[in-house]
Amino acid sequence: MIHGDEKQKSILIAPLAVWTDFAPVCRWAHTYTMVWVTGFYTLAETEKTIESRLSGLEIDFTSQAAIANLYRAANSVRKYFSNTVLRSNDLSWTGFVVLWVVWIWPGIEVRHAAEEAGISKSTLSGVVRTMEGRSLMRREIDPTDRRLVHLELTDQGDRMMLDLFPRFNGEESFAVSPLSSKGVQELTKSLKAIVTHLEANMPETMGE
Amino acid sequence: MIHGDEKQKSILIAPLAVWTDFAPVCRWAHTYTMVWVTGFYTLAETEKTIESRLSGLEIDFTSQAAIANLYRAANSVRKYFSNTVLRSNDLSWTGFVVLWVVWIWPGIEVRHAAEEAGISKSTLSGVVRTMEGRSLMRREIDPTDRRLVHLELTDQGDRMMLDLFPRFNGEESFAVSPLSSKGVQELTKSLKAIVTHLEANMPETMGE
DNA sequence: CCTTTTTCTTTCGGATACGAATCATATCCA
DNA sequence: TGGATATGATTCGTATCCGAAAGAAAAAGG
Repeated sequence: MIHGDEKQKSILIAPLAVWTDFAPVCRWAHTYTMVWVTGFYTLAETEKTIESRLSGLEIDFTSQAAIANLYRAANSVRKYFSNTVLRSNDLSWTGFVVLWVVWIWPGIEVRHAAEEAGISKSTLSGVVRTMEGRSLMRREIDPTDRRLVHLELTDQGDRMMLDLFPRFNGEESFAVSPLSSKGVQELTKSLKAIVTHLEANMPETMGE
Repeated sequence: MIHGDEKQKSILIAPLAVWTDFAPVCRWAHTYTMVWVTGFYTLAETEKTIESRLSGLEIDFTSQAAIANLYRAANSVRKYFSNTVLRSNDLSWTGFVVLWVVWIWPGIEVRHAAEEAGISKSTLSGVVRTMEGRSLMRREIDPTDRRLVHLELTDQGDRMMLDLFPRFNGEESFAVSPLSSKGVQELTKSLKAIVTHLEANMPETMGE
């Protein structure tokens, strides 16, 4: 075996969770560099290699760790929900979100549903097609303005959400359970601040 | 026009950011319900409709808001970065993350790179194919164990990262700029707690 | 040795995902 | 009225994305 510490689960992930714990990085990099890239680098030389990439660049490690963990956390949440409550109903995260939006706002128009679900209209179009195929959702053309399309759940979709949603919410509680009640509220507040900030500065494209 | 407040941007999104600000929900739901679903519901009746879906279910709104905003924030971040720094190099978020991982750990093996990037091995396989096509990355079969594949950046990929990464990091600083330094660290800590918690309880599948 | 098992990567099928182009409808205004 | 303009939804092309199956190579155990 090439890597002696194979069994140790990686601590890092994505751009830069790594920098919050420097030692493992060096160990990995050392391993790879030594056995593969050149075959004979020492640890000191390896560190020099990393530094030649980042050290001269004045990196903001704090912000980097925050963004990396934000993305990683969202990923974990999606995976966790996909592998628990959603799997039992063969739903993707996005599929569930779309169902949820339509459940809460029966008759919602396509572009609003896309906005609420946080996906593009073209993506929604595909998801709705899938949901229609499973008899969970229905399209209805507006009789007054025939450009508009309203979305509704079928009775089957409605029944499913009634069963699924409480379980979904239970997992939401579970997901944030390592945090205090105060901590959860603080987290929400910080996340909203980031969303507001970025959406206000989003370049053209998604104006509505 | 059906919706008088068409111009007002929706505040909500995804499962439940909505419940942190109840009024707009009612306005929307009222609008939809009134003009479409039945045609003549009053506001009071509309509220009853919503309650018939959720009120009896004992929902944990606090956790719900946190998870909804977490996912939404990650979405905003990905979109923002895709539309700014990454667009200039025609890279997707995932593509960038993969390049970054390989940049930091030259010669990293496929399964480790997937783990670090937070994507499945099959996804990585496709991304690497794309990157190879653009001459940014290279596959190398391990001469000792021919099952293993090592990844490396080409000179061109290396040059690109050297230019791109500082700009990427600059946007990371910008993204969290509405938060205090202390706030950013608290956020990171909370996110890591969620990740650790969920990964420890992730059902089978991704044990690796 | 040589079958069985394990390990690692890729391929495959189907669903997301987005921007650009397209199609359908509605509004504007001369 | 009727062409130009605007607005909505869908389709199209391409790139992710994943789990399951397939493929390739190494290790294990007689």
